[in-house]
Amino acid sequence: MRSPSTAHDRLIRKLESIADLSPDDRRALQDLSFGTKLVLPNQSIVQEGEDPDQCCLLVKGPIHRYKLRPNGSRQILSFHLPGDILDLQNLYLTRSDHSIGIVVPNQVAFVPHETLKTLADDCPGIGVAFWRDTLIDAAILREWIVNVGARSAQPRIAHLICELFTRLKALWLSEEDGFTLQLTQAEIGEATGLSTVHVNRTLQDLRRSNLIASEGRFLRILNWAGLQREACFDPAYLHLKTLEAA
Amino acid sequence: MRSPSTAHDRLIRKLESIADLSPDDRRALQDLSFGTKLVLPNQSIVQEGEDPDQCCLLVKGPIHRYKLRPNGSRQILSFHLPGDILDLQNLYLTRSDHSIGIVVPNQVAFVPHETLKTLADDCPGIGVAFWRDTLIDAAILREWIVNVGARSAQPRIAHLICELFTRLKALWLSEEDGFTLQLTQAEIGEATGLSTVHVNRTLQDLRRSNLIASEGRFLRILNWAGLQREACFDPAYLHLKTLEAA
DNA sequence: TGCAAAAATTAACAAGCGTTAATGATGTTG
DNA sequence: CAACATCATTAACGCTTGTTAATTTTTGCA
Repeated sequence: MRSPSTAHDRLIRKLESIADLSPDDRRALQDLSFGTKLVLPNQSIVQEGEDPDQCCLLVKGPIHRYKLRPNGSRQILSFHLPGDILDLQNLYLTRSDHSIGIVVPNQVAFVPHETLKTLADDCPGIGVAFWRDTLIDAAILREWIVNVGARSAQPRIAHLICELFTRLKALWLSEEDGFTLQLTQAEIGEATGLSTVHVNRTLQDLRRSNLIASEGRFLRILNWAGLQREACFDPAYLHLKTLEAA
Repeated sequence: MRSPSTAHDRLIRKLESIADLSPDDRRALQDLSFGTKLVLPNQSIVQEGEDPDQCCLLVKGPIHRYKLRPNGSRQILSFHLPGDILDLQNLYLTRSDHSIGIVVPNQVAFVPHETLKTLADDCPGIGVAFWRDTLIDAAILREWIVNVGARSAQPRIAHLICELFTRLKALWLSEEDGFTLQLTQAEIGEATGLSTVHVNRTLQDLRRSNLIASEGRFLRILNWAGLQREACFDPAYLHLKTLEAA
């Protein structure tokens, strides 16, 4: 499973992971013309794509959404992976209520709003895919609430790992038995609402249980069934097409 | 401030709280014809409105979305108030990943999907309002994540109160200095990820601090500025029109 | 009005997790 | 390759919150 190389491939792969595309839909997406731009850590995507008539499409590298609290702490709200459309919400909401964080060099593409709207109108399959994407975003947020609100440390971190692995796999961006986790333990803490120290303790527990293994940045999953059980992970909320048969 | 009496009024009030409606938009909404139905606690709205071609509109009484966990505990994900469209997501996602809870007798209306789509197409203001509603739903979920993930018990419960009061007020469904809280302490715990006992302790703290007072089901807000400060509540994420001036 | 059920409250105790701070490991840059 | 910064790890301690269970109060209903 090698990762797709072009921006178009990634967008198509993303949309196909959640909806059915007809050959016409795929062709229309392939014919879409846009320029890509490299964004470095600590740069702002919004500033880069300041043209308010353009949508921003994530091509390479994960980003996360977060809120900064008055006391200085951060809460990470979600992760976004290649193929995701980043600012659909800026289309209809004026003020942004959160920030976007970039940790590794990212590649983004900019597409005019009008182009996307025309695309959605002309290709019903694409329009449905956009709607599904938005609604799945919300479904992921709901599961995130369960994670930080109801699970104890070990299943909580296990669940985060399960979600990332499953989503990456659907995009063909993971290895068979693991993936490169682009997160420090401090960031895992900000995503799960746990302190850095406790994240460390908990990861060690997961390793001692032979559920996962760390090899540098690579996170190997030693016991996928066991990890899912520990996390109470049910991928249904991701509404992935590959899971619909199951 | 008395609550509006008809389903049409409530829907219009809801949409006007988040978007600008033209006189034509309002007329079109007034002319919308639909039947309403009473739903009692522990009944399922989805079963009631089993026609998959119809959308369900909440007319009276709050509902909440929740997930049931394998160990039997519940996590409440969000509250919905009169005027909200409940199953936009069933329009595009086949399987529901959560349940809807009804605690007090509700009144709901059913509108065919086609009608809503036509309405959105013919009246651009209404189409924008539907999109904004969906995106604001997600924004509320994000703030909910911050609440359960990052805030300690007292600000956490204070924040829930602030959100409900602000949203009810925007719909003209609150009193000037408080509102009827249709929640038991156990439910507040399920919404905030706290145990019932600790919810009780924390509510007493808030009362001792003279921020709120309980009078039966009525929750009186004694110090609105202080409560917001305690909760670190910034209503911007609700994207309410009434707040845009501020 | 009176009874039963649900909800709120209190107490005692346990434990999971946060905090602080120091040390070791890893990676990065000139 | 050395110096530095970032990140992972460990330890000690305490506090917030959970758990269990009993009691009181309120609510709802006959």
